[in-house]
Amino acid sequence: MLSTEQIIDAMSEQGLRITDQRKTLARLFGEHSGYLSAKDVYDFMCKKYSGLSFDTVYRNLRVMQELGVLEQVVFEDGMKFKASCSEEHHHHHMICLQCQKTYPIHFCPVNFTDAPEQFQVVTHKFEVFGYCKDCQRSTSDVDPHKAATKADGRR
Amino acid sequence: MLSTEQIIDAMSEQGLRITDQRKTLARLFGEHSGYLSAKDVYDFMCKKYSGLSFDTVYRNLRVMQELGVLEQVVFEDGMKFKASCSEEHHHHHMICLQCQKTYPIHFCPVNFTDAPEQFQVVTHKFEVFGYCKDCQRSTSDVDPHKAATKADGRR
DNA sequence: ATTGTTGCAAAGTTTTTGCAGAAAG
DNA sequence: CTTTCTGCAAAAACTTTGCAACAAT
Repeated sequence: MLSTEQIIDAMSEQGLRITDQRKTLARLFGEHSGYLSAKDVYDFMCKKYSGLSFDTVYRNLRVMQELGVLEQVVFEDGMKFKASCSEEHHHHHMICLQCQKTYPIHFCPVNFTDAPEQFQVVTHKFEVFGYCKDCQRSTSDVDPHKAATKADGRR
Repeated sequence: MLSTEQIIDAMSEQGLRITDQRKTLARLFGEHSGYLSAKDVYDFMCKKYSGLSFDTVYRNLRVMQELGVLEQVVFEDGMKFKASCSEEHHHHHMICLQCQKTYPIHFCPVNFTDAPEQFQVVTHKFEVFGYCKDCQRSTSDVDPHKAATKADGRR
């Protein structure tokens, strides 16, 4: 995963201005390996910058995503961000439902999958969700869709 | 995939009233195997029901999803719906980027994946995107993220 | 008749845009 | 000093809710 310095350097190289706010953003993502929603980021940043506006957070997240230092992933409960993986080879992720940290999976299922009826494969998504060793739960507590399905909690 | 009749029967059994609008919805999903956004559904329904309101479409989609006749999936460009699969055993999907139709994959990668560091697996997602035999494209036309990434088309 | 469904209006979310002042390089 | 960034305000896009009229059973 990209470090704080790598994030700042990449932004700087692209001609982006390194504001204090962006340094803090870089540090947040450089030191926190889990996924964060725009709101998570906003809440965190607000502690340091009282007059912070939501739209600046959005703009910076988008800029950083377009620049490639952040990865943007859509989950059932919304868009989330984390620092880009620095691993250069193709891999997938195990994602902790509790802390949102990711662990690499180097096995890729796409070649094991026999495409039916001349299906022309373009891309694929493979993600495993669960609890990492720091967030273990007893089986009885586990709701398979707790963090994965938006519709839950309603009804 | 559930047929129009199966959808209507399931709704009827649950005590839902079978209105003309819901019959049309059932037919739409029973006959169309691809994913549809709420807006797609609304646009389709508007052709037949001029005074249709968006919220009724939303309500019906949610009711049908909660009832289990529709599957709701979050894509990068938003929530989409299709009739539930009638296959009872676990499977994944190949999804056409053009017509959004799905084809079953019976191979499941989750057991091939060695969970690192005592990761307690709860659920997983595996989807293959590409073009089905009816929507073949020459390789040069293919943009791997065209339909899979919201951020594209911007910049 | 009873109970669920619809359209309307309105509000809640999340994300985006224009603009003028402020700050980085 | 030039160009980019920020906060503000406002809007756009998407989704949900309350309510009274209406329709299915």
